[in-house]
Amino acid sequence: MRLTTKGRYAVTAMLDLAYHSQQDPVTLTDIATRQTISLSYLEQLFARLRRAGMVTGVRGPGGGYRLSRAASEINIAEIIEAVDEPLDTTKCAGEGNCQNNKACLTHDLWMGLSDQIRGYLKGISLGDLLTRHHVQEVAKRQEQDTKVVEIHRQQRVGA
Amino acid sequence: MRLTTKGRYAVTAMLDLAYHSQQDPVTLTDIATRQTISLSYLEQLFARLRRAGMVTGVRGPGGGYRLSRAASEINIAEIIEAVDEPLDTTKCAGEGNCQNNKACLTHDLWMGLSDQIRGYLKGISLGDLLTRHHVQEVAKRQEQDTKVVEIHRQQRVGA
DNA sequence: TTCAAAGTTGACTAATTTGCTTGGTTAAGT
DNA sequence: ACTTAACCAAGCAAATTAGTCAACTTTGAA
Repeated sequence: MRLTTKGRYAVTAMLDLAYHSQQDPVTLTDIATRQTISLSYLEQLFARLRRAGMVTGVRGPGGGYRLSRAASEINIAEIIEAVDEPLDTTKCAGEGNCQNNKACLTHDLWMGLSDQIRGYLKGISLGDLLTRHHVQEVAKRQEQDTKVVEIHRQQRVGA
Repeated sequence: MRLTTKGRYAVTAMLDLAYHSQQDPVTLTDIATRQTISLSYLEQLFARLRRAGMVTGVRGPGGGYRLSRAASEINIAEIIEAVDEPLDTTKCAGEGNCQNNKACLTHDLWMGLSDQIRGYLKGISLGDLLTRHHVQEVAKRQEQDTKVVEIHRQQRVGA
């Protein structure tokens, strides 16, 4: 049972976006530095999120990404599935042909588990996460940390 | 979110064992043919299950494996964790050092998910599964299918 | 006592997936 | 024009998975 960084990055980036894009769009470069995710990898993930209709890209200077819907209307399950990480623990993707075209001994067990996981993550929206204390604290800490990074960058340029 | 065949095979094999080892021990060869799992791969999994104290090996002719405890005393979560498939969806294995030694933005979310999964699977025992209609049907079908295989084998030897 | 059935162990491997990198093109604001 | 940022495509190295192969040990039965 493993969630790869793909799904984790996608949710983290979306949460960062929800937190920072109240008015202006947010650039992937900003998200990448705050969340320490590779920029080009983020681009790939956002291509999928855009195709899934969850974010809107704004090109040109001052551009970036915005949520296409309200944060409370985007749940975690759909983010993870949008980047192609299936929330499914069966071998047969729920088809029931796990063993010689018939259901395997434990098919129903994994179906139940998958429903459990999907149900749990469907019940949580980006909006829900935003209201959590822990998320707010971490987000503030990250803003401080990245400000420091920017000062360092400017000092290097100035020197 | 993906459960690998490692964990799935382990649970399937344990369920097969629970179903067939009412008196005599069951050989891995039998389990391998019934569940279409590679024998040598099964051996690796059972080595771990044995070290975890869940099964007992009986050597020599007529040997095989037996459950060390009652089927109702073995839950699915411990089987999966015994074969080294962690039921944990955080990056940091729950340590909270996911980003530069501090908790990442979504740490709590994955902790909650992991608890959810573990709780669900802890609440289901091999004994519970045995009583399910679907499991009984599939197990009977598999016994028929493997009998057919054996007849074919004998016919080939006879010819 | 010897054979063979079964468990036990360890090393090695092919295929797949992941998490990137590189190197672009296109659109929009200044 | 120039810059900024989204958008796109191909390729690649490390890790993981799902095994195979080959040897060895223990034990019951003939």
